[in-house]
Amino acid sequence: MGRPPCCDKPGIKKGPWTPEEDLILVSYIQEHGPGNWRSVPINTGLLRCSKSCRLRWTNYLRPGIKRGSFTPHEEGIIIHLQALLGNKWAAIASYLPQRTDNDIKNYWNTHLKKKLIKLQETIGSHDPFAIEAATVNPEFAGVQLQQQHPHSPPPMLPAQITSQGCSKGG
DNA sequence: AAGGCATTCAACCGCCTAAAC
DNA sequence: AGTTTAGGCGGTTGAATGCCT
Repeated sequence: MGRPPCCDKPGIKKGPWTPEEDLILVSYIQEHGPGNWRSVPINTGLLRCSKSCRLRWTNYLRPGIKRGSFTPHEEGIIIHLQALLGNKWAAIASYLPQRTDNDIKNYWNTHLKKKLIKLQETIGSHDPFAIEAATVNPEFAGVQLQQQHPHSPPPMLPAQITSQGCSKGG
């Protein structure tokens, strides 16, 4: 036998969370801390799967989450990291602590994808670093049209990015 | 003002990996 | 060492909302 069963009770509730459920979840986590998600629905009486609790906390209730539109700088970081790491949203989110992986993923799929396609057409390049530069600096697109760099700069490590511009100290 | 279409975002699903037994 | 499960992640979906005709 391995670990005890999880989340197998019938009547698991799905769909949007109510403010009451949020309150229960937040209160419980404030008291016990995040982790051991299996115990959350058991101890709180929430009719939610442990996964659902974790997701709700991680993506919405967790303190310090910044909501609202992304800044051009954040966009640039996301584009850069996406070029480096691919669709590793959790890894990308780790460089933007105020944003969740789900948020970044949604933003990428709804905004940046389209933006990139347009930029690729505008600057005539599929180079992700040129596109990133054009995103942060719209004027760069015009420069690209004139210069058409023979090769793009070497990829910047995420640590470099954070040290350069992500030091929004709270 | 109403209906239809497009967009956004919260949440679910399924898969993978690490951990517990 | 093998089996089983929890936790984590990325992809996808569907309801809500806004915009256009």
